[in-house]
Amino acid sequence: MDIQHRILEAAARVFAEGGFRGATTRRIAQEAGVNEITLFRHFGSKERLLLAAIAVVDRVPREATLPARPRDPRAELLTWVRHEMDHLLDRRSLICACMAEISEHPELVPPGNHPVAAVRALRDYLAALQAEGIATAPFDPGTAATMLMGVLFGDAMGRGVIPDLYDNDLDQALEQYVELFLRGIGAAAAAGKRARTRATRR
Amino acid sequence: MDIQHRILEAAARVFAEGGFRGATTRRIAQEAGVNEITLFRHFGSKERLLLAAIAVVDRVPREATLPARPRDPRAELLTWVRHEMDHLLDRRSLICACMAEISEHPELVPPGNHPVAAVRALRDYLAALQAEGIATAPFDPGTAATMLMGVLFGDAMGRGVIPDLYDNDLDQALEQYVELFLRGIGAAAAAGKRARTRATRR
DNA sequence: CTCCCATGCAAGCAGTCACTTGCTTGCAGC
DNA sequence: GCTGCAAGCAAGTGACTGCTTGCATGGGAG
Repeated sequence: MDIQHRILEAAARVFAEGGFRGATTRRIAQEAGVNEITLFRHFGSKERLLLAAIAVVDRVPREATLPARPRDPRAELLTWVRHEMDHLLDRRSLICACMAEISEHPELVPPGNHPVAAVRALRDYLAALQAEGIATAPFDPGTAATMLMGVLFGDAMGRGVIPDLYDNDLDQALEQYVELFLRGIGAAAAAGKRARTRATRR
Repeated sequence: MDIQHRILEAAARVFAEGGFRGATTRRIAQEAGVNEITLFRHFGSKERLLLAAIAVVDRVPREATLPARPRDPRAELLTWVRHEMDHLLDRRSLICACMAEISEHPELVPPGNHPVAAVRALRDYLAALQAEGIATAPFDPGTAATMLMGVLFGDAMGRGVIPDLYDNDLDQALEQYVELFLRGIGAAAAAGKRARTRATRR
């Protein structure tokens, strides 16, 4: 395996755990199974190394995209939501570290990072739902997009950290999020109720 | 002003900016206008100091509470949402720091912290809405509560950091969140439409 | 006035930080 | 065999870390 790539991966991992200050060059080198000096020969400084590492992790192949012309909003949103949730969950600690570090090291956070792009894509999709008359309730696509994304974000950050608040199954929660959201934008009926909505009352 | 309180406030501020590692005893002392040694005389160690500081900031007088028996869901939820949003916004960096630090210093985060309590209160309120037949759509109160709280959380964390994603007015956004949420739980009609819902399409 | 207690100051402890220097090792291509 | 390059190793730089020691100072209580 490429030594440079191994270093970058280790750097991202260590940064996600400890932030900028916690990501010591010694730990990164140890994590990568590499001499500390090799880091500096490849990247010059700790800052440049972390910059490259985070950029690499953020640049991810996007798979599940929302279609330009909506057909089955419930199904399409659900698969998209599941995909975004996956992304958020396995980058949870990295995202936390970036958010905490953004005031002191704003250059570390990639400007057009993945979640931002996701909200934009969702906004366009919601606008299409509106334009095609599928979503009938009055709403602003941008606000609704940040809303749904916020739901996923909050769940991804909270679940696992505060388990007694999220005692439900993840996938069931996602289904309910989408269901409630569709009703909220007035697209529940048009979405084609392929499954009876099941609310798991405690 | 009490010197102890001044130290605690400074500690919380510095911790919010730089996390555990960034909150050096020298910086805290300087921020509090106090000799570094005074910190140790009062709190013994940096860890105990930060523990106390975060606990103090989290222990906040809660004002806007949700009524046990809902009357006007739209109005009640809106004032509650505004209050929680205020709380989240001016503790933004502290919350970020805590989330980033939770893996390495879990003892720093107060176990029954404010946002957690807020979700619980919201859940009870939503259950009451359901029990009284005001919210007619099928939904699980716990899931819906984490959903609405997640929306606020996401907005509070994102707005200001990614301004081009949140180009709308905060209060208008809150109104739309509540509106969409009420429709989602099937309580839009019963909520008494005191204001025409205005969707600001771009 | 005396005593006490909180605070400040100066200095220093051992440890860690990012980063550098000088030199050695291993390996690929010619 | 020679050259060149990537990587390792040992050692050290000055700066910063949490925390301690010894001593001075001030002001309120008795």
